Amino acid sequence: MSHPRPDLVPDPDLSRAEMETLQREIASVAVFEDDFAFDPDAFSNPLESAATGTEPPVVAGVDQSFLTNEDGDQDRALSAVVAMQGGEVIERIHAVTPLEIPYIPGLLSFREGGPILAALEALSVDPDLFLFDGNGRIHFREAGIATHMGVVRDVPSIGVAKSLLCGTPQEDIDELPAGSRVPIEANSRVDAPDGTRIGYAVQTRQYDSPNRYINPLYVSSGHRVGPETAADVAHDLTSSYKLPEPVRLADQYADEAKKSSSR
DNA sequence: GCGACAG
DNA sequence: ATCTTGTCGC
Repeated sequence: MSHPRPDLVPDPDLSRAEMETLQREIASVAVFEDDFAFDPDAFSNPLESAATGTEPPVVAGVDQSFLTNEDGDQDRALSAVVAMQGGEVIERIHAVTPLEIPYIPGLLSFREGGPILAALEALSVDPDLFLFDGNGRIHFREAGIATHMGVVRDVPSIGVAKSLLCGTPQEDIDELPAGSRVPIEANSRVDAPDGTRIGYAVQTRQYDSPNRYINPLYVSSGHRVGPETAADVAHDLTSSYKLPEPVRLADQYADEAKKSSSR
């Protein structure tokens, strides 16, 4: 695996203005519509493709955790990748790299992109699709971490965020039933014409009857995956938890790897 | 100046 | 992201 666009790799040493300029370039290169060869419906029926003798597509979830030094300061980022095929985990890998910059809303990929790309280099299989923790097109400059990573590797990617960064839900997103979705449109804070559909609030899970509610996920196109397909896939990859399995397992693995690496 | 702000 | 037990509700 390599970087088709090494010139777009997130460089933490860039000035804030340069980072934003790079993001606009990434957004112009990104493809926010379906452009892949695998069958996206294979995720809802992991066994079906096996029955037809077809190789199920490989999906990888990516998530990060952070390590602290002796003084208690976060000085390293750990990126974990969990690759799955036909509903089974086929590979797990992680990488640790020093942290260069603090978290700044809108510039997440410049903080976590390094460890992610390092981990992807260490992966032996090459996934047909990536799911990242964070946004894709739901971003001020339409270039969230899922879009940035997807474009640098030129691989289909989807952003899965747990809270809304920007954009406007087209309907009330409280108390949504499981399986439902609400379009997220660009607002004045997004570098896209107002009303542009930049993603979906996806309710993958919901409590049965209580007076408590689970918040939806915010799913958006990273690269080469349209918003509808992104929402479909995020939903299809979900089983018993709110997060799609690849991301949930990467989240869990990132935590385990952090604990075992500090011992 | 005010408000908003993924992980 | 991270610090963290108990606790509310099915």
